[in-house]
Amino acid sequence: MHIGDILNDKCVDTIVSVRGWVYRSRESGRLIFTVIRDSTGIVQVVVEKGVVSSEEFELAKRATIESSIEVEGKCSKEPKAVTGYEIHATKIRIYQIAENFPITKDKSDEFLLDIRHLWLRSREMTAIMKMRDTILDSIRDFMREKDYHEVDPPMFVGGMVEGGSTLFEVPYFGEKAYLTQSSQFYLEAFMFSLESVYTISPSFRAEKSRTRRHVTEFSHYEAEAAWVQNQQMMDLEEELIVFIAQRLLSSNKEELEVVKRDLNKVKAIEKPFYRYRYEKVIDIGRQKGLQLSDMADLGEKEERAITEDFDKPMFVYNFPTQLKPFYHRQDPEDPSHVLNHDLLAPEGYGEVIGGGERIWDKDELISRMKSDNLNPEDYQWYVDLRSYGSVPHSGFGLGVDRLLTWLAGLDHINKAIPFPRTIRRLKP
RNA sequence: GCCGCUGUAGCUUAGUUGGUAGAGCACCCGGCUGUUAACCGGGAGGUCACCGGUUCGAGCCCGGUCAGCGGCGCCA
Repeated sequence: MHIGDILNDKCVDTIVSVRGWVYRSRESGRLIFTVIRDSTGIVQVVVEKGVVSSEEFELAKRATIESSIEVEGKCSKEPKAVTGYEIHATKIRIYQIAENFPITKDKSDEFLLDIRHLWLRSREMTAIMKMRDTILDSIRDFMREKDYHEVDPPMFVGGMVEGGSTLFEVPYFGEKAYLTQSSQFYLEAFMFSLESVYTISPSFRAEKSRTRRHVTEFSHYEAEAAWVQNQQMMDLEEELIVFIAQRLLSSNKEELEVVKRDLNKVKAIEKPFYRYRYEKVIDIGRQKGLQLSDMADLGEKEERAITEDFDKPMFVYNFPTQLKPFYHRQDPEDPSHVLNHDLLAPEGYGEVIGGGERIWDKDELISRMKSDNLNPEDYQWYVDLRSYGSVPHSGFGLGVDRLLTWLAGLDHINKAIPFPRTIRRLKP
C-alpha cells in the first residue's frame, strides 16, 4: 500500500499499512508524531503510549530521520496533519535505525551537491525526477505517434568530429577513442533505412564552461528525418514542446508546486511560437541595448536579454553561414545563410534546440568542409552516406536537461540532473 | 584560461580597532496528552582551509598554496 493511495476519504476508519522512511519526528509526552514518506507522498503517523506495546513505543522514539519503517494502524481524517490524514499506529516495525542524517534545514547548494546521493530523497529532487520521467515518457509517446523509430547510436567514437578540443579522450586497447558529442551523424546513417529516427542518449563535452546551463555530460534528444525541410522541422518541434508542456501540467501539477513553478508560465507555452530570421533577432537585441555586430553570435548573455521578456519560445532561423558548422545546408536562394534554426526558451532560459537541414549533396558537403579547413578524409563514412541515394533531410538536437530546467523553472541545470557532471564535479 | 568573491563545529553562520572562539539547526540527557522543519532546561562538539611572515599577542594584517562559488571567455 502506498501513501498516495490512502490520502483520501476512502481510507477513513480502515486499517492501513505503509512502508517507508521517517521524514520528520516529534515527540510530545505520551505522543510521538512521525511523518513517513514513500515514493508517492508523506503521511503523519501518531504513536500513542498504551496503544502500542511499550517496546514499540520506545522503538518509535528512537526512529531517527530516514529510518526505514513499517506501520499499521487506523486511518483518519485530521486537518492538523500535514497531508490531511493520519494513521493511528497499532503496530510498528523498524527495518533500520538510520544514522544521524547530515541534511538539516540549513543547507547550501554546494553541500547538497556533495551529498547528492542522499539529497535525491528530498521532496524537491523527487519532484524533479518525476517531471524528468514525464518528459522522457512524453518524448517517446510523441515520436511513436509521428512514426519515428528510437535507435541506439554508439557512445565511443573514433576521431571523426569537428575541432577536437572539446572531446573527452579515453584509452581504447592502445588506440584513442572519444566520448560522443552528438549522435547526429549516426542518426543520418540510420535515416537511410528507417527514414525518421531519434535517440535519447548522453552527449559529452569537455568544455571548461562555468555557467548555469552547461554540464559535461547531458541527456541529448536528437532526431533526424528524410524528406523534411527546415520549416517543417520547426513545426514538429513546436508541436512537441507544447505536447510535453501539456503533459507536464496534467501529470505533474503537484511536483510543479513543490518546486514553486508559476503554472501560468507553463500554460503560456502554446502554438504558434515566435519565428524570426536571424537578422530580426539581432534587431531585437539592439532595441534592448545590446551592442551587436551584423554577424554576432548569440552568446548566453544575449540570449538571456532577448528572451527574458518573452512569454513563449522563439525560433531563430537562417543564421549566417559562417557562424554555423559545415553540415548545415545553405539556402539555395541566399548562400550567405543556412537553413537552420535554434529554439530559444523564454524567461531568459535561452537555447534548448538547435537544428536544420543537412547538406545532402556530396560535392557540396566536401566543398564546405574544405572551406572550413577540414579534411573530408576524416569524415569518410559521413561523406560516403551521400554516395548512395542521398535525400534531403533535417534534424535537431534538444538538451533534455535544459528543457526540464526551463519547464520546472529551476535556476541551474545541475538541479535538473540526478548526478550532474561539471568541470569541477565528478562525485558522487 | 581570465577577473572577482569566499573558506570559522556535521550543516547555516556571527566575530567590532589585532587582546580568553559565539549562536541557530542537527546530535545526547531530562521535561511536556495534538505536534506542524514544536517548545522548555541541560550537555557534548573547534588544527578558525593549509604553509610561512609581521607582532608581546593573529580568526582578523601581509605573502603563498589549495578548494569552492559567481561572472566572462570557450561552447554542433
